[in-house]
Amino acid sequence: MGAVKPPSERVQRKRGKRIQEILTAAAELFGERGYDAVSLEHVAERLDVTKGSLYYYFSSKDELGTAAIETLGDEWTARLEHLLERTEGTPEVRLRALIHEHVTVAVNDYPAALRLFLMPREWPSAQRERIKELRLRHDALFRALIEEGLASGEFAVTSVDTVLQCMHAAMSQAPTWCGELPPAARGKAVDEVADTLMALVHIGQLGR
Amino acid sequence: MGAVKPPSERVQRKRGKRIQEILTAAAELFGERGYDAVSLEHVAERLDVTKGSLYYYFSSKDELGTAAIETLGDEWTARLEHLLERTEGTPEVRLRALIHEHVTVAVNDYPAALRLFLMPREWPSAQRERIKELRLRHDALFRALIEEGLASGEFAVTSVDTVLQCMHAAMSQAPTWCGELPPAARGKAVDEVADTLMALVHIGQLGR
Amino acid sequence: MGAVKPPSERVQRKRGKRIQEILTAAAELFGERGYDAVSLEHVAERLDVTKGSLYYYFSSKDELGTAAIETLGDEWTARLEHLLERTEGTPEVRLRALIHEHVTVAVNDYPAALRLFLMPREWPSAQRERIKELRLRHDALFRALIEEGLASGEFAVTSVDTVLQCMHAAMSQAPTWCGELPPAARGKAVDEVADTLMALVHIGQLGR
Amino acid sequence: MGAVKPPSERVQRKRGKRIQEILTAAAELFGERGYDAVSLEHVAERLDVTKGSLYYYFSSKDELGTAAIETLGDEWTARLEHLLERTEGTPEVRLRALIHEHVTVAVNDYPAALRLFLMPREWPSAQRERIKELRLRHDALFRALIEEGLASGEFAVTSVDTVLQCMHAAMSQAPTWCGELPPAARGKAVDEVADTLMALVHIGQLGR
DNA sequence: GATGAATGAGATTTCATTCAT
DNA sequence: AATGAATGAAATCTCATTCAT
Repeated sequence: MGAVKPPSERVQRKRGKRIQEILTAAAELFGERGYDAVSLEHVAERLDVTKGSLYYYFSSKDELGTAAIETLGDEWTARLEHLLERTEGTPEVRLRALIHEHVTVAVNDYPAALRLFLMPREWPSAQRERIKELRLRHDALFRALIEEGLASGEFAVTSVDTVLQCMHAAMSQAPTWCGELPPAARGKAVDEVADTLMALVHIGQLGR
Repeated sequence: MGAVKPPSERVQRKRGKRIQEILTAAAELFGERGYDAVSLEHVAERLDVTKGSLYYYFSSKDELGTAAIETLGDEWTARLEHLLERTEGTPEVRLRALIHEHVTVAVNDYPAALRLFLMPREWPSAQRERIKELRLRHDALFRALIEEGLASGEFAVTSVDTVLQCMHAAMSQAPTWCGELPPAARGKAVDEVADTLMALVHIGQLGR
Repeated sequence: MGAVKPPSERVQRKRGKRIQEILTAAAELFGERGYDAVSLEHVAERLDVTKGSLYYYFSSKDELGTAAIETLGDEWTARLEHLLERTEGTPEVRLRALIHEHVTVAVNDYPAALRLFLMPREWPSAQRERIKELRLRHDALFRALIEEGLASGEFAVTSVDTVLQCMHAAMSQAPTWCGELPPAARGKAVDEVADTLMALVHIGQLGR
Repeated sequence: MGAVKPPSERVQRKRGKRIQEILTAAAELFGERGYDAVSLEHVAERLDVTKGSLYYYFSSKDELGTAAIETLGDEWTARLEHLLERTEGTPEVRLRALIHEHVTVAVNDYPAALRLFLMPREWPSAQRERIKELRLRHDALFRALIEEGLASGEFAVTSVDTVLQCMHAAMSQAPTWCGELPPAARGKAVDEVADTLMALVHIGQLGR
């Protein structure tokens, strides 16, 4: 009788891979043009499949959108966490590395996708919550470093929350303007952003 | 038949007022949800008018969008210019006032509309150019002050362009998070933003 | 400013008329082929308009479906009520007239629409309730007459509810088979149905 | 290569059993919601199988539909025929038993499937013919008994055809309302239906 | 035998736009 | 100036059907 056997591991893996492909394409497009401006036709076209296929994996555009954001956020945070694991040094050194990595990833690998996090209102309310969570997890990395630096007297700020918000806003916006520079100039631009933003944790301090 | 009478002044004024009402409503909505997510139906509804009426004043959604941005940008810049006219003091003082005013306006008066400027890619290409111009004019105010401060040795930065971009990004994003605070707490939040962002023009300097 | 003036009476009437046209066409089609088998394209085609226009009056297929049923039920019941007003006589006479009218209307005027009432499960749950209400109102007419006859000793039944159900089922199904007869034969068929169904209220009685 | 082995008997039986399972599930669903409202996905889900598997047994939805009806009709008629074989007595007694059995089966065993026969227009035309045939065979049982009763003077009707139609309609509709009663009350309800419908063959007769 | 994946046709729905009044 | 009505193109979504494995 129709006892469903659970799909084999190989099949599972393949399905997961396909889903990742879709999510990547979707996240790119959503990041490039915004959720509403991207039609499923666009997504399907980029993947060279038909619209219908997308519905085999996601039951609505909303769901695809949420999943795309989620994957993106997860991957992003994972990369930042990984960077911190292999970076030694003072909070100063590590925070700068974190900012630098964040902007690098944004500019080079997801040239436009970060904006997904910037416009929470654009999303149906179900997604908004999820986005906020991702944002929190992401912020936590920066927050921990900043607090470490504050504890050691290395940093000085007016308000940790405000610094986080400003940093996040600037980093997220970076690809918009760095993307317009010739590739050769981007490395320098990213460095400047990192240097500039580091000033936010040295408010009113003596020069270092 | 008789020559067409040019519309009386009174009629002209009335028309202008109506147009302003429409533009305000449109700018708010576009800012809240993004250009694509807003239908003319939404705009008409907020104005308690029918869709068709909008076409009496604007010949397309694009045009309405452009006009909304333009008006918003003009008014905004005018307010900032006006502030500078009545503010005396060092570049430090005046820049801080400028930032403070910018964020205040954003948070209090156009709680949602500022984001219009953040996402140039979301707009049809015709609008994109116009937005860039507005942005330039807006940036010019800040740039002049910063350069003044640099000339006098009061400020120090890694790169003026980078500072401008970071400042702009943070200020534009501010309403998103300040808007979630209880109104009583907003004043303090805006102050903190201003203080925090001022650090961007004191990079690596001795404490002030 | 955009104070909406309520639409003029003439406009209101026109709108109402248009809506009736749509509902009639829709009810016919739904009755002919079933709710699911009818696409809005079909409805639009029969009315010689585009799909989009239907959405000007009804915000979804569901809503159109519900409204179609409702109108149909209202009109139907009104005709039966009107018949009773102008018919004098014993419950026997009046009940027979009621049955006859019901079947006549079904066969001649709404050749297929009655089935809408027969398949409540085919409808989304929101509609099911509405259909039940209509059914109750409709049944009330028959029930009152039957109870009158029972009180006077003219009728005898095993169970009023059961009689109502059987009557309703048979009357609703009638168009399905009478519709296949040549038009000339239909009058006789309807008469036979009425005579046959009258037996249901004379259960176990002496001959009359 | 070797000649294709005809499938062993055991395999054949298994296949037959599987087909029966599918047909039962399909008939239930079609009866519950109507042919069009049921997707193969629904059918597959109820069987805990994938859509594709259904195509191993049936080459199209149409074919599945036809087969479902046919099986149902066959089984149904067989049960009625079997009942008649073991029931002795006057046409009165036997007809009542037949009605009672029909409604019992409908209410208890195929709570929803009977409506399949009520709405021939809903079906693709290929099926419609087949349905009519089944209906004829089914009617034949009732018709024979009625004519026997008429011949013996036990029954009196206005028109055999009309009586058959009314009976059939009422019996088919019965599960719709009896299904809503608490199970304990159903037995009585079925009895009442049988008693009530028997009146149809005693039109204008002296009480019995 | 059965499954997961994919397709393509068609259904529902949205929306910028036009137009007669 | 403004409205109600209508349109048509495009977007979201559904589903019977096919097929490689």
